[in-house]
Amino acid sequence: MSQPTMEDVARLAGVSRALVSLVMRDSPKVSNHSRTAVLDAADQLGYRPNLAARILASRKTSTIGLVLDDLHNPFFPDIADGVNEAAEQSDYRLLMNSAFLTPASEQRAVETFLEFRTDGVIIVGSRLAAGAIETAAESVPIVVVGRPLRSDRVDSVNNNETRGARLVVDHLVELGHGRIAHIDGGRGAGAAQRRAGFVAAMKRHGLRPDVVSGDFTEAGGVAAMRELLARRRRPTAVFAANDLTAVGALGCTEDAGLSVPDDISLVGYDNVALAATHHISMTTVDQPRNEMGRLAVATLLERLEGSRSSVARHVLAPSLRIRSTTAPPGPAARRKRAGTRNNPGR
Amino acid sequence: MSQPTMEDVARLAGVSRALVSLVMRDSPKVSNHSRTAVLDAADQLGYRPNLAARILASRKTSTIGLVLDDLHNPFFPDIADGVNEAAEQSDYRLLMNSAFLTPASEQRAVETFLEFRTDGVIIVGSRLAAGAIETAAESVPIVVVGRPLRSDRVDSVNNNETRGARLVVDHLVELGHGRIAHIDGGRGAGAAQRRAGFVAAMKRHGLRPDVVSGDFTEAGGVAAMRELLARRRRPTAVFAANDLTAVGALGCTEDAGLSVPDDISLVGYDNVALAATHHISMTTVDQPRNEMGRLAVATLLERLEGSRSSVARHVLAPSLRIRSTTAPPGPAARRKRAGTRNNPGR
DNA sequence: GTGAAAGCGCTAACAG
DNA sequence: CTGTTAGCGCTTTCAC
Repeated sequence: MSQPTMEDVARLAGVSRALVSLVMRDSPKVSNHSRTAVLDAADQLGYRPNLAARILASRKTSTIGLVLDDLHNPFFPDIADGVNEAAEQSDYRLLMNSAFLTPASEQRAVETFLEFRTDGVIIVGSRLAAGAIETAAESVPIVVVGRPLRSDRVDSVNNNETRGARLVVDHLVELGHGRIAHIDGGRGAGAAQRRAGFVAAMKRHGLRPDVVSGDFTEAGGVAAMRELLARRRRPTAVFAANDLTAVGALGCTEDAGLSVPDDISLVGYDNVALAATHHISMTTVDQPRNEMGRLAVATLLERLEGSRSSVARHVLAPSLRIRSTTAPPGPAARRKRAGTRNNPGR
Repeated sequence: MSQPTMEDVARLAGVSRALVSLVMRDSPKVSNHSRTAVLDAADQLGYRPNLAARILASRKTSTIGLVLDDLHNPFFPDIADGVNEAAEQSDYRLLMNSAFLTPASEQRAVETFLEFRTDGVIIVGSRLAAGAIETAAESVPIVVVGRPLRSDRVDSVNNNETRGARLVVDHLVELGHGRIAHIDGGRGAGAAQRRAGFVAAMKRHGLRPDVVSGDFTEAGGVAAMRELLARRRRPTAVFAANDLTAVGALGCTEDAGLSVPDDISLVGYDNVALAATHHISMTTVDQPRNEMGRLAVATLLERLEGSRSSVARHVLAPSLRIRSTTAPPGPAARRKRAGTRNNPGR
């Protein structure tokens, strides 16, 4: 498995090593003749440039590192798609890592990229302390996505959490709900802001904000919902911190023999594909994930090209998607709706 | 952003560069005194070893590259979890890449790892031609997961596709189904084997195998199901090549005003978390994904440590999970079941 | 234990 | 266009 080097290629092609280097970086100042000679030789040998050597000599990696909090949450792959598209267009190599939902694992992932000296790092849904991010940002440009950060040195791309939460509460209140609970995202990225947005919106309506803890996972949604259903006075509507949590809550509710939205209305956040399926048809808040991914790359590139040195804090507008998990509360509504809905069965 | 080097650390600590190197690799032959001196200096400078230089000099990366076909299919994150756990335990760094469902993108991902000279590469759900994989395997040990490969040089970890497909067909036939269609996985990994298994099992029962094409995605499931529903004689049961496809088919069926399993039975493959939710409750075939991930790493390590030079072809046993999307065919069954099921609504 | 010296495979000026 | 010459930052003998 010992690999051929430039030297080998040069010898076989009968040229100098420097020429091979030029060809590998497709420099324009190489004659067609020598180019094909070199390429042929490389091909014959199965030569592949050694990235480590290349990076070491050129002091740049042309690589951006992407850290995703949780691969099981479709939100992250959606962002990754956007990042990938943009990176590809700008000739940057992409390397990914999952944070597997823990700060320790996330720190390790970031550390790996720092050691690699990737040109930039994009962290999606970071659970790291702001200080840790800022420290890392001292050695490499970092863009944080989906985690509001009030740093004046680290760029970020977010949706307006406050606005999103308010859209949800307003919708629910408009339907006539008063007892609304929020299953939050715990220590997850953006959870604090979403929670604060919920609390503020509730107060605006003169309602008592009711928050139970979750963790942005389906299992967390199940547990939190179980808690809510066990109460003497159940909420009539529940706003889950993300779609995954909402799906968990949905299953739990139905397991308990209750129906959504007839007995309880349910709202998620993110608008992942799952929420849009006929079967789930979840009312939720949309974040423009693909765009956020692309924007993260663009923001990073501005830093890399030095075209901007001030902080960029992009805040995109979320939008409410009303589907079938929200309805007016109370038995009256249930009766009224009974005739008009087609029931999937199962 | 210019980073400190070993030289800087050595100077600050008042020792030689070699000593710093030893400390960074926690060699036992360093006095406690100099060790702390070096560590302090490194800390103070924010020093981080340069991986490229390290790799270049040591000729090993202690890194394994993981290529996943499609992040949107929970099957892949599930495998990644297993890989991550095992890699962590063996002190290997993990770097991931998505193939974004296309061979070209997958090839690029693999190429990146080859250039990095990662110690090994695990490809999950490969869409590459067997030849391409074998070629790559000449420069680095590769383990292919979820893609049966009859190479005698590349290790692989799979579930028994033939067996899995047969479990499905047998179950359906036992329920009384005769017109069973298979929405296949197109050119996706393992699709051919799953399809062949379906065809063989159908023939064993003296039934006519009916195959329409899909692509392992939800959208593909919708399209294929639409085609099936448009026929004069609809199948009474559908076996989708994976859960994602099945979920698409499910939504499409219900959009058409039909009910699962009363009008059509549906079976998936993979047993991803989504299939197990109360709401979907899909009959499917389980693959031990976490175990497959761990096994892939173990298989790779055997190669890296030279404890095995022959090919390893692990084939794990799939198992059927009967849930709520399968039932006997026909209106009689429907009537009989009507009274006994609780209907989730929505 | 510690230091000196020789590369790892490549890029990047710089002459020719 | 082509060849020469220095390193990039680290590991790795090998003496001391």
